Amino acid sequence: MQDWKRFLEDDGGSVKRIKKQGRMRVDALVVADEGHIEKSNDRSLEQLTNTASLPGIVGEAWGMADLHQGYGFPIGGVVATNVEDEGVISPGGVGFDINCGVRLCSIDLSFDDLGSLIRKKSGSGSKEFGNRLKGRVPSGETGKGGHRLSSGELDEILSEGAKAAAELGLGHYEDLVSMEMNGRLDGDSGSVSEIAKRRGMSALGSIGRGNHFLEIQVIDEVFDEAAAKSFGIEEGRLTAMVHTGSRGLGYQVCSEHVKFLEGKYKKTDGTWHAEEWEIGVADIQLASAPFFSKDGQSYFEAMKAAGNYAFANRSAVTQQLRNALKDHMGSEVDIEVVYDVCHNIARLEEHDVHGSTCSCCVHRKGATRAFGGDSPSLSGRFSGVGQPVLVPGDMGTSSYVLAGPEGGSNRAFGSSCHGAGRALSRRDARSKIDGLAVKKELEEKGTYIYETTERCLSEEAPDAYKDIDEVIRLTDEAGLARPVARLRPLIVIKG
DNA sequence: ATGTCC
Repeated sequence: MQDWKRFLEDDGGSVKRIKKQGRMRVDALVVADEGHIEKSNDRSLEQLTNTASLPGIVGEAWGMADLHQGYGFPIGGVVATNVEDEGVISPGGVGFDINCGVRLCSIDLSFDDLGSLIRKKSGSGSKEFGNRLKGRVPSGETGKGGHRLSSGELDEILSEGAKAAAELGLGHYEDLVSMEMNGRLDGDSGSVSEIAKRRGMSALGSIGRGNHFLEIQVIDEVFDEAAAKSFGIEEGRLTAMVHTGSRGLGYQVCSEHVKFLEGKYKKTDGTWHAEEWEIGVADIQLASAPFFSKDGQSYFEAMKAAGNYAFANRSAVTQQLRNALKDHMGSEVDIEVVYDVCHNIARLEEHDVHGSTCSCCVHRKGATRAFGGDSPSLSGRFSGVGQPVLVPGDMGTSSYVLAGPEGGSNRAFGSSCHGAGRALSRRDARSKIDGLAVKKELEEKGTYIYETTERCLSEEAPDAYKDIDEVIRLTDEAGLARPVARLRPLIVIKG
């Protein structure tokens, strides 16, 4: 089904438009160049046009420059619904890893200090920093090995997010102002099932697997000095980037609500229909509930609580990094949070849609918020600059810090891309790429990988991903966010 | 992405 190809037109810059047709209620817009769209060989664009038919959708269905196929909704998609006029919320529009996101920390060390991190220290019991760090931060498929929480502590984390982590000594209070929403979504632990809670009991402070990582990086190049200054970063400084989410707890929350909502839909005349709400969806994986319905609110509450767990998780990983670095260097090294963003989340936000204000449920699935500097949701320190947008790349290339618009909003409900996007499926990558050879090549270039399983070396190899520089160029050209700095990986902890 | 299937 490539019907959309007949309705494709240029929208200026790096934006392509798919005019609404069939059951689509709005157009779809995609950040991509000509070749990019022609080469699209997965279902992502068909999925994007499917989302354009969701009840209550407003503006346009957006595909970011790193768009690829996901569960029902494409990854790299932004879908906003008018919650006061039939707008729905959908777990598939958020994704299985609720509040998967990225935190960037600035380390009070420069590239010249790298030697003391790479070198093995002499003497018994000493080890290189990467091994020391890996020993403190569980990665891979285990849901254990993290901070063991009592059920009272877990409830606090689900309700209070990063602040609760700070109360447990797993974060600093002063970090909270440098996080989206100060590290807390208005959540409630009572909305999360016991099974989901059980999966969160000993996973706090773990990174997981797949594209998740903990990296020590160097700021390789600064493109926007004023923004970099406002974010507290400068060329040659070391940084740490944490890319992880809500682990098994969020996965459990998503699957429970997906399963429940999918059960409300029946297929009649080739379309999925929920009699209870008199609404239909183009694909069962888009199963949704009206935002203010009991079931819509039940998911939204649980999603926010799981999101709080993810904020606390990134805090706990940061704390272990602080501990490991102190152990290694023999004294405290200052590590400050630059910013912490969600890229799998649904948020209730006011947006201007074709000239009038609208209360929207904005689904960002593999998309990062990129608000303008004058947004009331941001602290004044980003005034005239725009919020930090953190875009992780693959383990061999680079990651980027972008900034949202200096003022006002961008066209995509204040959103930007979230990564490089896969070029090869995991299976193709395993069959085509020699993981150990990749590790050796990267080491020669000064990037040291500390992997849990050999398999991730091929699945996560640079060649398994699209070119991040190109994704950033397209995002910039579309006017969604502008480059501030490029970060090069030095020490990589992976699952 | 995920105790790669409750």
